[in-house]
Amino acid sequence: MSPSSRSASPSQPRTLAHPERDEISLEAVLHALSDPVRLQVVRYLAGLAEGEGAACSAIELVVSKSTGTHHFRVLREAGLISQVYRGTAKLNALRRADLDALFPGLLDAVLGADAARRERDVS
Amino acid sequence: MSPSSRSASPSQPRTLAHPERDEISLEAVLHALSDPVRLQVVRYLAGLAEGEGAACSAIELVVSKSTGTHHFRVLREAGLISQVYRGTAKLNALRRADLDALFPGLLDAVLGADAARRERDVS
DNA sequence: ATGCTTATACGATAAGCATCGTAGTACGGC
DNA sequence: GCCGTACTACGATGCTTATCGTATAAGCAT
Repeated sequence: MSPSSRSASPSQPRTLAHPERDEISLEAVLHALSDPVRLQVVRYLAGLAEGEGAACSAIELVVSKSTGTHHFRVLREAGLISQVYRGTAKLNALRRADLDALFPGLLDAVLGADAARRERDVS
Repeated sequence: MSPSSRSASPSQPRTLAHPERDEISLEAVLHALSDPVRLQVVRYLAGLAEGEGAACSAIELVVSKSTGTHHFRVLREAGLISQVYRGTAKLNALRRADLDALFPGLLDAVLGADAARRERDVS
């Protein structure tokens, strides 16, 4: 089969499938967040300015390149991040608006709890 | 087999291991919540009065008995619920105080999002 | 074109997990 | 004592996932 999901349109060179807002399920989101590597990615992206994105390589992960790609894909398919090709790089951004609309307070709670734990561990 | 395999501590007949508050990890909690059956249990227990518990059999799950036991165990070991033997039954209760202290807003966000989705699905 | 950077696809592997049935233990009542 | 209720432990099974290395494609610069 052709690379990814390029069904009929030949002019769309490299677009990736994202779930619509109402296709995002709570279970999938929680599962996506339950992995330390993916949590690290989300935490990083949450620290960026609104609408800004970061390349995959901008985040230093403790896993191999291909494993990193796998985790980015899980995050995208769960609806947590959006991925857009831009040149050779791929810009990842948190879908904060969608997540806040669907699960109000969830993202902040996860990020807040995580930040608090980090401070505790340092002390 | 030997009827009494309780040789060491005679005073505490049937107690189950629970993680301390500071042993509860965010990843484990999120993972425990990412299963629909376990989410159903948490939702049920959240509807009970503070400090009240429910027997395993009080919650009708769509899985077999032994699978249900497995899920209760996952929830307990992740620190989400407490389990105390009382007669032949086992009382399950949500560890709301611990969870709210560790991850403020998380539980409410999960339960609220879930309730909202349910209402949406009905309409 | 050649090469470099970035990220993906593919195939493989090992571990984890949800599920079940069956057998068994603990407790309370008869 | 004996039986029923409530839950558990064990072993099995099939699916999912996290991990990797290697090969490959797409874009940019020279």
